[in-house]
Amino acid sequence: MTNTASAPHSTEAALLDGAERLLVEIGYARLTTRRLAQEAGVNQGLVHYHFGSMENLLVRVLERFTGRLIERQRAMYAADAPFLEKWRRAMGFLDDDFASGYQKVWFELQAVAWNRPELRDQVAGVTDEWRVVLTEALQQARDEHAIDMPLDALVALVATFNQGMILERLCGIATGHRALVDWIDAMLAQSQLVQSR
Amino acid sequence: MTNTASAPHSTEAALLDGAERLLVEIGYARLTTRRLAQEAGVNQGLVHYHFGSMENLLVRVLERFTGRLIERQRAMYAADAPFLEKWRRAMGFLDDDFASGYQKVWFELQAVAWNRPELRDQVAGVTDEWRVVLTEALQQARDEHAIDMPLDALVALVATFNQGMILERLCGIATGHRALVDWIDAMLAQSQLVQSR
DNA sequence: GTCTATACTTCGATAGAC
DNA sequence: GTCTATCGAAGTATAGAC
Repeated sequence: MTNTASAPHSTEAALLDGAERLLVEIGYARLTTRRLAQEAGVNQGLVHYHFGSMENLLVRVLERFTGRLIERQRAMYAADAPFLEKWRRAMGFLDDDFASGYQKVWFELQAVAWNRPELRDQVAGVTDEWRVVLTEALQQARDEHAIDMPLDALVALVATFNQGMILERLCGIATGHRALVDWIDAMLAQSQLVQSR
Repeated sequence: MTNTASAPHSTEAALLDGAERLLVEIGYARLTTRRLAQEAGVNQGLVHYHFGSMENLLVRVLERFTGRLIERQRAMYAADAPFLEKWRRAMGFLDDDFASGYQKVWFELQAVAWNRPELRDQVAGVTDEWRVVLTEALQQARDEHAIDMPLDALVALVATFNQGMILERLCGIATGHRALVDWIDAMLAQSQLVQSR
């Protein structure tokens, strides 16, 4: 806060970035102050100077990350385009970008939250925010494709099977994923024709 | 192996049981040999005597647990009954038994596996076995309820949304879960009537 | 804000008596 | 197979010079 001269985000950001990389590489269980300092290229003592404790650092990582997460999801579904188009973009992304570790960070943070009540609430909050975004998108889909299903159930279905697919992929499983996505895609494309306009 | 006189499962089982309880209570990251020994009511040195290392102990926990997991899933879907009946039993179970921590153990073990290639393969193997069980059950469902969807896609959908629901519940989220399950249940019940016989 | 040095704790793992 | 005692490594966190 009294940060005057230094670069835009210098040390704190370097540590948060390093933490995310380490979450991807080794998981939260082996994330230590020493290793983090080395990864970020800063001194070990600075971790405590800036964050007080590892516990607190993880909270900050979660806060920063979830901000981006919502931002990204919102951007992905915000465009004024047919739902089918958004869907295809979102699913294409799921294949390519996966290696970036984006999802790994999120799941590691969730795993941390399973055992920390304070963090659980935050994760729950983010999931709710995501549901809001998803609800909007799926409302559109329901209209455009005449999907016969209560909106809340549809949202729950998409939210959960999406998470489930990511989870499986973290252990290298993708059995049937393509078949599923393709089937949904075909169904959407067809129902759009039927609906016509 | 040279276990001659001692009780049926004595120390090793006590440690494996204790490990599962601790996975539920505190998560794998804080599972230490000392704490485990205390939880199991045995001496700290015995952990290494019986398992060599914590790493190895986790492997054993995974092996024993996944054996039970498959057993349980198989039993749940094995009965010669209408799919709708199995479905309702399986979903009723999902509500009640959740507190037992059964799912928490499984997810903690998966989180461990995310960062250990050896364990990843084992988890992937178990997931595949589960898919076999699920495929059989859903083949029946497809017939009885005239579900218009490729079997592999259907299996992937059920497998992933199931996992996704559990994942969300680990952070206390259950938004839309009931609506989803109820909708599927109603759809199954209705399609059975339509199909009649 | 950053560095070095260090205090203190806890970890995994082993040795050796029983 | 079980216990006590302990080693060495690694962890968090702090104190104090710069």
